[in-house]
Amino acid sequence: MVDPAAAPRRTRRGSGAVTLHDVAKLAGVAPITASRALNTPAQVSEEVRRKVQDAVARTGYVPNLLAGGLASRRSRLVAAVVPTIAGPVFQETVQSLTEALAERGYQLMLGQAGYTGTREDALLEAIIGRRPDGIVLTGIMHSSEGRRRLLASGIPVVETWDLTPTPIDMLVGFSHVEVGRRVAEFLHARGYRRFATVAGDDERASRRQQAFQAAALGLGLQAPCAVAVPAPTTLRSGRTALAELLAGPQPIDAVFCSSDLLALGVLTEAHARGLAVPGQLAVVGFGDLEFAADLHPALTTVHIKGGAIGRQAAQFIVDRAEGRSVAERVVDIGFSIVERDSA
Amino acid sequence: MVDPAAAPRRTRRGSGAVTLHDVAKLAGVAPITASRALNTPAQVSEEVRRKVQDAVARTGYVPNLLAGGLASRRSRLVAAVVPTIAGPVFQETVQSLTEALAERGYQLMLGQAGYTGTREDALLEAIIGRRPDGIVLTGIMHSSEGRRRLLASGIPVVETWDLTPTPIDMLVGFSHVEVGRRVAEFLHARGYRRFATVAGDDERASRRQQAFQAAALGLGLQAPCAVAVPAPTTLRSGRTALAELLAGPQPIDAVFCSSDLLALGVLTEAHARGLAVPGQLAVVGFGDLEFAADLHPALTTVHIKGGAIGRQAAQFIVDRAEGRSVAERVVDIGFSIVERDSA
DNA sequence: GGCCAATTGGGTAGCGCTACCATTTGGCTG
DNA sequence: CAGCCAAATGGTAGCGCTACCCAATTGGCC
Repeated sequence: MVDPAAAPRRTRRGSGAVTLHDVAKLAGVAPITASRALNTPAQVSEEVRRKVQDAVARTGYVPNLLAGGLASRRSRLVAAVVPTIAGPVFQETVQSLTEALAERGYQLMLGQAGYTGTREDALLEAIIGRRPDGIVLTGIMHSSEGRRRLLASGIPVVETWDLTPTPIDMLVGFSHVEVGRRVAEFLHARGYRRFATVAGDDERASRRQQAFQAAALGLGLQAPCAVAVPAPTTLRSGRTALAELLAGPQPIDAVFCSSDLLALGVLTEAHARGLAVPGQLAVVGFGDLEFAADLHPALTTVHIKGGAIGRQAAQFIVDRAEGRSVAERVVDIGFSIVERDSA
Repeated sequence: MVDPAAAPRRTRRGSGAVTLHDVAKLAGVAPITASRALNTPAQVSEEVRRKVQDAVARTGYVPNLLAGGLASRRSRLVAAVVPTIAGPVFQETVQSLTEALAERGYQLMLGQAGYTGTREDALLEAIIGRRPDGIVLTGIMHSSEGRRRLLASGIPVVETWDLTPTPIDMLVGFSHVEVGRRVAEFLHARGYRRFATVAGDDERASRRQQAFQAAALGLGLQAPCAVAVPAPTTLRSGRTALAELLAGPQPIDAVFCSSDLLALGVLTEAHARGLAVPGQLAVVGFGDLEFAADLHPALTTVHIKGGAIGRQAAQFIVDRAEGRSVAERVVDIGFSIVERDSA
């Protein structure tokens, strides 16, 4: 078929970068052997290993993971989807996820979905197109179109920071309903009776807020005043929300905020107005951000083990990627109410 | 060479995923034509375009960007290196970078270097191995080994949040020395005379602090007391730092903090001690985080256009990736002092 | 000595896509 | 109507790597 005498067709120029072939040639072994020396060193002799490593050092070879991923169907890439990278809530999770994955040789790719979910489709396309070894979602995937695509892609998926009876694949989170209920009980036990809430208008915060409200009613209290603020929440919206509550008809003695940042805003506004916390107003946050313990007064809040969520998610994905099957696909990581000075 | 009668060698099984070939077959065109219909639609006829898009929709085809990247040497992936994703300082930059890139069809991959730089090497390897179309560094690359590797990789690099006469490639940032000097002048102009600093022990913060110190001396003031706190900075370290300053021998009337979070800590401690701000103590932060304007008192701080940095970095990289040469490789984005109530 | 298994290294053929060139088609010029 | 050009489509050959199979060598055992 091929005429050896034909003028050699001008070949596609390589990038000029060092390839495994160059390394192999320099080391005096076959390319595949060089590959083994780097990826499964146990399979080659001591001498080959040394020669190859030497050649790598001398050439400055950096393996092309695109090519490797294409050939092996293992990209060693994990995608995480967060509503926004600016929110401090998921930071600990993302950080521990990054670290846990890096330790095992995986890299994290971060995508922002936005709270609205409009870009979600394009984002999924971009993510699936890179054939990551796993996808971590903060929150659960609600759009059925999105669920379908993820399922169809065959990529392991971990949903986090929530609990649902119908996860796409794997899940590590906690119950927001339970959080709302427990905070209401906590405040009630402390003797507060006139509840209010300040909640960002994202789905999970609303669920906490509603459960809080339901529990308050169940405890025989009047319905808490509820102020909704746009997500992502800010210190400013906390301040204005408290102003709004104080201007309202119902007197209040306790506020449950859907984030620590909102709680800081409420604290700030209270301070600016000379309102004593917790004397005249109790404040409970959510998230237990790093600064919460050091505020004045120290913030009582709901602690979520964000780091544990990230580590568990990494474990799930790596297990799957390396062919171990995951027996228990749903982990409820729980939460705790940290009692400090503000309530 | 090849014996056509030989039993067909068992072929490597495909992933089962839909490929461009499947789409092409369904559309009744050659694979390469299908590729063009998707990537350079202007090159094919209306009819082919429609048939291919139809086939894509029916099969749920998602292009394999690994394969595409390998073949075209364009990964449409950009890597960003941050000290830690937990720090709020670079968030705006990373966010706008993500968005600006996403708009143009690029995806961001995030890597954490840590403030210490120990993992830097492994991180660079992981990044370069994926052949991104660009690398954005927050801060400048100091290790000469790192500089060498980046240079050798031939990948466009943007250093940010700093200024240096010797950038690796492109740069968008501002002068930390100038910041320190201008803040000192600002406080002096406001009538403060007894300066102190609280600075995280990272390189850029130290540079600001030293310039501040030098300027104070230049203005005929005594050397400011300097408290160093570990990076990343926290509210807590701000509180303890102020406690330390107040316990020291020198009376102080103004504190320049290396981050808004530290400033919030100083504010909190001052509040806890009943110290009036700015009456008894002026406080200046750095970063102008979102909450700064809404603190009580509103925080006077240094504003950096983090979003602009991210967008410019994206522009740099996309220009390079698409073959446009970048004329002006260094952009000084500047900064401004936002005068509010705390100083 | 002969047989078998274990160890080590190599060859071949893709992974799914696009660059590069070749070919076909249709319209236009002179 | 030959000749030419541009537009549209196709074919081929990789991009750099690894899965899969096989060959060669070695060593142990009967």
